[in-house]
Amino acid sequence: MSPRTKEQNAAIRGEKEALILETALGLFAKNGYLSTPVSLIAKEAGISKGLMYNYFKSKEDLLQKVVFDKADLFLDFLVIDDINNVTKQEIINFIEGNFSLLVNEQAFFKLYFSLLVQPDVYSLMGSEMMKMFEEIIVAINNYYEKLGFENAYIKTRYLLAVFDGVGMHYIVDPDNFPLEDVKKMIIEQL
Amino acid sequence: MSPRTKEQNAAIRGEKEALILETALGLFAKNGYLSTPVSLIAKEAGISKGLMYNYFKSKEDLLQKVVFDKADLFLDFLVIDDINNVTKQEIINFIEGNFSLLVNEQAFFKLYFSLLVQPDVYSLMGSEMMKMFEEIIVAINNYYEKLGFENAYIKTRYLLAVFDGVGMHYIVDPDNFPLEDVKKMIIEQL
Amino acid sequence: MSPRTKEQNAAIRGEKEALILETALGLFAKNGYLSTPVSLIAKEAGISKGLMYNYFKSKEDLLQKVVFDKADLFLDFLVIDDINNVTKQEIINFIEGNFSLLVNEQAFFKLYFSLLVQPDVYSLMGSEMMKMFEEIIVAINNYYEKLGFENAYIKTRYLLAVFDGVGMHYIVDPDNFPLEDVKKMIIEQL
Amino acid sequence: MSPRTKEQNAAIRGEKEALILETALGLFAKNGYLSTPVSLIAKEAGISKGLMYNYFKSKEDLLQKVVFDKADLFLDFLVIDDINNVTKQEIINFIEGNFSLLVNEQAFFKLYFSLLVQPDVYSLMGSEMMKMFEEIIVAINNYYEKLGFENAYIKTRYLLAVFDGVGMHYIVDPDNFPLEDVKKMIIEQL
DNA sequence: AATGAATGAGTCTTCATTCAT
DNA sequence: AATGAATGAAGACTCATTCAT
Repeated sequence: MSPRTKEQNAAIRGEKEALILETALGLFAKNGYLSTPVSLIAKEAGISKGLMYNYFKSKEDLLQKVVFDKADLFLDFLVIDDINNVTKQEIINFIEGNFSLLVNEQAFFKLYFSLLVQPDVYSLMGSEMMKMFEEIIVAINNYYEKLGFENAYIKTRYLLAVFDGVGMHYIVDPDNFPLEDVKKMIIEQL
Repeated sequence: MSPRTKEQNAAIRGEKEALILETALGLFAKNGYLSTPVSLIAKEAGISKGLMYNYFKSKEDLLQKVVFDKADLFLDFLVIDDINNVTKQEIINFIEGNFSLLVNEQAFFKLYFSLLVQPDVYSLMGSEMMKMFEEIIVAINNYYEKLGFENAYIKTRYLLAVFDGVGMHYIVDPDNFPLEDVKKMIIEQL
Repeated sequence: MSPRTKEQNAAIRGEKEALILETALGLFAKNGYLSTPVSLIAKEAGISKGLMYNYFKSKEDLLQKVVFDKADLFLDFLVIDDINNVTKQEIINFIEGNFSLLVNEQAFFKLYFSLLVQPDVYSLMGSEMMKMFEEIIVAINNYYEKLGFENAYIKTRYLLAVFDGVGMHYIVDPDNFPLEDVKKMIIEQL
Repeated sequence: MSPRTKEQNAAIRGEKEALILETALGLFAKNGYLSTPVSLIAKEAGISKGLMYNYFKSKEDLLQKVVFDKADLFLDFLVIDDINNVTKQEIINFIEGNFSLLVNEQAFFKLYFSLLVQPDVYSLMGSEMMKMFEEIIVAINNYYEKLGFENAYIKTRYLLAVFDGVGMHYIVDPDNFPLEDVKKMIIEQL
């Protein structure tokens, strides 16, 4: 008879939101953002279309939340003690962390790569994504500079490109791509 | 006015077809395949929608033709004299050829990458694309094996992944990405 | 906490109801009835959507209550001592009263006019509104007849039309419309 | 076999456009703009929803075209030989013209009045409508000034308000409103 | 009395494709 | 070979209303 408490509602909201995010990630990764109708997400999540709009302002909003929800995991592995003294181990941790993420969060990476080069959709992510990379670039660049490389910036851009290339190939062909071996190669080259 | 001869018609057909292909490539690259209406292609190409369907069975068909039309350029740089004795120079030629292609055919590569990880659209390309890679993989693998590397296959997959990663980063940020320097690095590592 | 008494509940009911009515009037006037979601009314009134439906059967019901709630003010200025002997002063009082209402209750009049000619919404008001006018028509008509005008009915309909025309123009352009001067002109013509 | 000529297409477009405009005017007037779904217009016009968007950019666009299409008739009666010497006959012509329009184009006027006070929809018409009135105001104002009235502007605003009031009442109750008699009264008062 | 999560019907709009000419 | 009018299915989004709590 009495209305639900704020806590009860918050709990419901939290669960439903997570459910929708998870469902959307799966479908966006599988079918692509543009090819995934909101109606399908709702159906798969077992809710009505209307409800989705109770939780997310729009399909675009949902995409952004889906991406940034997971993107944090990404940066969590970038633990740098002193940005002016980046150690090899810190870089290795970052690399290994992200490789494990690549395996465990294939859906996210599939979505990520599909966004990266899809001009119509990428713009939806605004500049937020670019900011994420800034941090990473600075850290790696500092590392190479500390090692005395003159072409630190080049090596940095190269390393990040390699990451994405490897990630992409793994995602496209996870069964055959020799991810572990490639990881070792990358680390050795540090 | 006498009716056009068969030859004239064929010539027109060729020109129009090429025009449509070129226009479609530009728009697909710029806006994405799904976000490019057929009507826009027709308009931009200065023809009617109806005519487009005279040349291409469907929008999907157009996409395939667009891709395979350009894809040949790709392979043209893979000139291998003896597949059992791939030389370093041949690999270098291939690499350099493709890097120059990357610069000169940005639209194609943008489209290519957007297709690569876009499951909904990539499937349209069927397995045709995979075949293209087979040849390349074999050639590079043979090269590494000849050099005595035990992990030839790993190095091959790695090299191809690096290609795509570098290409993708260049396409996303052509003004800042140090393409030339990175190319040198790759070649040195051969 | 002891439960609220009936009286307390009734008082709350009255306050809440009035709050909702006032809020709805403001929003209906500002945005139009059809363009005002129930959710917005609830939000602006600081209550839940559900509660609104405790006080009003439906959005339509709310609209009717909003209108008739204010409409009484209208008639309050029609003080006629003897319906068979309507005096000029009584008519003047009515006119002046309504002109002051026009200024002080712009929201209501805006809503009123928007309803008057909006067939889809006006029908919601049923015939109730027409009844209001009957009284007024009779009074003014009697006044003109008493003055000996043969065309009393015509003058009556004309006067009412003028009222609405002036009201509408004032509502649409309250800053520039010379309401006071126009009022004097109308009264002089009596 | 050969495509339709430009003329043929233009003819088709012209007819269909007129058909849609006429249908839309009728429905907007009868049900209101917001309460008239595009689907209904299409159905009533005997075309597909999609086709409507071939002729009009949006529902809003359609509304504007509907209004301005007819609005010209309005101004056509405002024939002023010398704007600095507006004659009584010219004003009478304008009034009589518009009264006859009121009778013959009831749908348009119903729509016009419903727009005038409907804030959500009126804004769609932009400032275009206001411009129409400027001309009229200037003409009538000049007329009254020429006659030596000090309060020419007030009389002008009053006259226009009376117009709209009368028009509105006629539209709401065309069977009983004594339009002809009222017209005479207005003209006498000039 | 009170909440807000949930629904589903309805709305505008887009677009690949067809077809009469 | 060529046009563009026409279709219809599908998609994003809104909102009055209900209902469990």
